[in-house]
Amino acid sequence: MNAPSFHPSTPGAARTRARRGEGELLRDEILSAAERLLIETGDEDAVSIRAIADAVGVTSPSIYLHFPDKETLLFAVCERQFAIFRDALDTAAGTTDDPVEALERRAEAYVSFGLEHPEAYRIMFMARAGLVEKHAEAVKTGAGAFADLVEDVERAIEAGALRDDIDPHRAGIFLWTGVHGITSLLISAPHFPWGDRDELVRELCALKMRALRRDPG
Amino acid sequence: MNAPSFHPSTPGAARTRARRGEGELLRDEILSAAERLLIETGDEDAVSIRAIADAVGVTSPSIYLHFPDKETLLFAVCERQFAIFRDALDTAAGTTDDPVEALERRAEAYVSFGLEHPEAYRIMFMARAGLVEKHAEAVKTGAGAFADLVEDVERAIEAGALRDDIDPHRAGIFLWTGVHGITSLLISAPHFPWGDRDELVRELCALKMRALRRDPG
DNA sequence: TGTACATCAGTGAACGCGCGTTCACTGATGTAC
DNA sequence: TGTACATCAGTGAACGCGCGTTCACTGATGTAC
Repeated sequence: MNAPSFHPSTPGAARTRARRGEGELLRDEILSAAERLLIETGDEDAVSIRAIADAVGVTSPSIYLHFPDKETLLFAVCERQFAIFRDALDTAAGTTDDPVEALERRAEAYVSFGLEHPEAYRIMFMARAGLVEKHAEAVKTGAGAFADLVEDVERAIEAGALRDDIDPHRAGIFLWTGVHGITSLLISAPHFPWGDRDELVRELCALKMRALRRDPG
Repeated sequence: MNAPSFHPSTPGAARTRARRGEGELLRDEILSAAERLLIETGDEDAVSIRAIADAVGVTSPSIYLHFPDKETLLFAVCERQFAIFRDALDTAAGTTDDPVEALERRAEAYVSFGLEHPEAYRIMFMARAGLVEKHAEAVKTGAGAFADLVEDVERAIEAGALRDDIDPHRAGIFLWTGVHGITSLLISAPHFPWGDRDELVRELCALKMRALRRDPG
């Protein structure tokens, strides 16, 4: 397995020890380094405590000054990603007043996030059952992002653009599983003949919306 | 991590050494044991060479009489699963003559397979990019299963049940990503409020078909 | 202003573990004469 | 029918590795007097 190598001999930058009372600074550096490693290696297993410490320019026991164990560290990374994720979707949805278009932009932003942060996405939505669910903060942000989506659905129903005989929660699930299906398969099976990705995503999202529209074109 | 323990002291059954010329028998036993471990532990990482050997009642170097390395072994398991998977879907689709109903049954069989073999499903469709793709046989069977689906779509279009302005390959992708989205999220986020699963799956599949129908109800 | 001291960020060495894999071997099985 | 021998399924012990984590420590920084 030819993971790109991170030579421990070249730590990020000869780190200078934090001043007294500023120990918390390292915490952020650790989180950023872990995030970066996750992205650069594209492999959760490559993100070991030692690799993170090396990337920061510190020895591995230092990590334990800030995190009780590895899992907690990884989920702190995950929480950050969830927050970025939710922001990205809300921002995209906020660029239009049309509720159906808002849903489509939300969907496209979802797929984009996944493709741009595949390893983060993998941890957030493709992890072993119960891994994320052990971490209340992450679950809360994720649930919040889903609630945002359902709200947009309700708005679209009220505006008369979507069928009103569909439960908004169910419709939310329909849309979520839809975009997740696209995103995760694009990540896991990049060699499948998808054709042009942007066009594919747009067409699939449009098809999906068609199923919910009051008056499908 | 409280993985169920498999005490090495209790090997499956005091295995008797194969007769001369029957060494190949062990190969099958290894594959079955690996499959079983995958299902019982629900954790790919728990399926080590040593664990497999213990489960068969043999020492770990014996594994190497039949497989050059671990990855090859796991993908032999995977190939078997792909074959079972494809069979299950074709069988389900074959229980009706109505082409749209065939698509729905295929979809439901897909989800069922995933929920019944979550770890196999994870390796087949949720693995790191390129892992499955390195193994030609597995890819071939997977592509075959997709081709079966596209064929059913074509049949449904010819029968006039689905819109004829949709590319069957695209429609296949639409359906695949749809069922994959449901399946993989049910696996990864079992605590999300899905409601009744069977009903959910049926409703989502129906919604999906609605987008493709010539005359959506 | 000078010094003894407590604090605290970070280190270096080591722990035990389970992993995939290798290697020299054993001993039962079938075969040739 | 008996025996020497080649074959081959499987073993036992060990390899080197990287992992998460612990522990006793060091040494710079700020503070009290």
